Amino acid sequence: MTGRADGRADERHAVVAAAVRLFERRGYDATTMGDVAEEAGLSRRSLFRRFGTKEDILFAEHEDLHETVRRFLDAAPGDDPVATVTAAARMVFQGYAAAPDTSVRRFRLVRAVPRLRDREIAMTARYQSAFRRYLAGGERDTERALAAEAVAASVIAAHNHVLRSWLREPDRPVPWDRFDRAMAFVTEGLGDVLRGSPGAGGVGGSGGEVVVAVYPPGTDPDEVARRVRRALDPGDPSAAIDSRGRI
Amino acid sequence: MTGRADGRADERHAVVAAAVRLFERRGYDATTMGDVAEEAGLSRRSLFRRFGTKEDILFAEHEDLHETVRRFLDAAPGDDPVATVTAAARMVFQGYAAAPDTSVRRFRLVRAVPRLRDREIAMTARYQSAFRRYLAGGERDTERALAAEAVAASVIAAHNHVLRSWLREPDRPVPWDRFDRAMAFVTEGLGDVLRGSPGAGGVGGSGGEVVVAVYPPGTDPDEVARRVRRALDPGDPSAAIDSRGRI
DNA sequence: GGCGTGTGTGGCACTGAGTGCCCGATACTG
DNA sequence: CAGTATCGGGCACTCAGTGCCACACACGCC
Repeated sequence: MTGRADGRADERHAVVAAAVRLFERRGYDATTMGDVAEEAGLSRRSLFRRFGTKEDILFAEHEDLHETVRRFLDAAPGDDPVATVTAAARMVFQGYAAAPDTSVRRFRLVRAVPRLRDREIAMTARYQSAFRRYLAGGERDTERALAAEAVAASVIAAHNHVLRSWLREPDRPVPWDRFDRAMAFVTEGLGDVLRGSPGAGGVGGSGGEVVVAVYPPGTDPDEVARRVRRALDPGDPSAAIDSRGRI
Repeated sequence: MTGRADGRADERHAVVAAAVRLFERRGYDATTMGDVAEEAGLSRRSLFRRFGTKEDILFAEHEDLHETVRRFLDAAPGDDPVATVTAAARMVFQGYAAAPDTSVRRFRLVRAVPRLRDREIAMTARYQSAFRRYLAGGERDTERALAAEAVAASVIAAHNHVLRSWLREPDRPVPWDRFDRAMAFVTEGLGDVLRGSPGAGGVGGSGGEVVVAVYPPGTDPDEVARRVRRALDPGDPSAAIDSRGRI
């Protein structure tokens, strides 16, 4: 991807810029691939060859970013998965922040054209999927897998939340502080499930990391305390703990 | 939508069934709208008129479900937003569970064709958006808005997690128990921000639905039990409960 | 130099999704 | 009965996307 990044990347970028210019002027649907080809100074056929589809022109650079993030996760150690994923999300955010002009223009186009909106959503879903895969670490139907799913979704949601609010007013400085707070906010709950040794749904004093107790509203406080105490006793199997750590 | 649901709905369903049959047999891309029209016994033009696009045929019933859920949320009271949203997610799940055959077939098609996959993702994003809007209750840049975003994403993620695992082995009974546990699991952390009066983390015996206690690994069981007991006492403010219900 | 070979590009023709327009059939209303 | 609204079918058109072929320009090799 970055192999022969001589003039290729610039050339690619110039085509994208030409396309965006037309999309903004005439509207996305009203702009044909012939128009774009002419504006960019190459043949219609080559345009298709280089970018695949009309949508892909708009998301070409986004695709590169996705590739970078994917490789980052592949190379990342597994010692602190949540931190790694928030770092990855930070990379994505940085990808937008580094080119505010491009980001804002694409944002406006995407908001206006439903088809592009769906495409954007599919794009972020790809990130989410990469995050999920990394966090789950191969597990499929365990509690950890579910937590991975939820944390990945929350991280993406938080990312998009901050991103959108910035893109609405791009003249403001990039809100890194809000980004970091949002990340901390959404990972502090379920994130704990993912920190530490994988698997081992061990609840109690014997190595598990957290204790989660869920009760119906009316439960007597003393009863709750008693059952929690019982559940925490490693040697007592009489405590009814299900696979998800419920008492 | 359900206004003139006489033979219209059945007729619609028959067309969808015909299309799915062809998609499975010849593949999605290899099946033309002309083929579908012929198989369904109507003209190509009418097919487009009734369903809009080729993809829409496959997601027509899904669209109806989305409409139902949207109306449900519009009519829902705001007293327990998290419960309402999990109930809405349950409706969606029920939508799949009620027609296992359709669900499984669509699942297989969607998995095989990237374009359909993106469409499916966009569809679930619509649910997520509806959930988010409902949970945020008009707020935009507050903590509640962010929590709404994350909870909506997590609920959708959990829904999809359980759904996919069921669709992979559709012969098993519908795993409602796992669905409910997954919902409880993903809403117990951030959900508290959304429960009760905005901002005030109403945890304890005074109306909260569940109690969530999170502790570092090494904590002494007796200490845990004592603090849980204290935290559950409505009249005792000495229990250190933070805004998220952590003790 | 000439000569394969691989790669990128343009031109051309074709398929198929999606749309605008018109016409005929069927209902519904006074 | 005439007037009209609605719906389906047929037709022609645009445009995204693809397969195919020919051409140009790079190389490495004899």
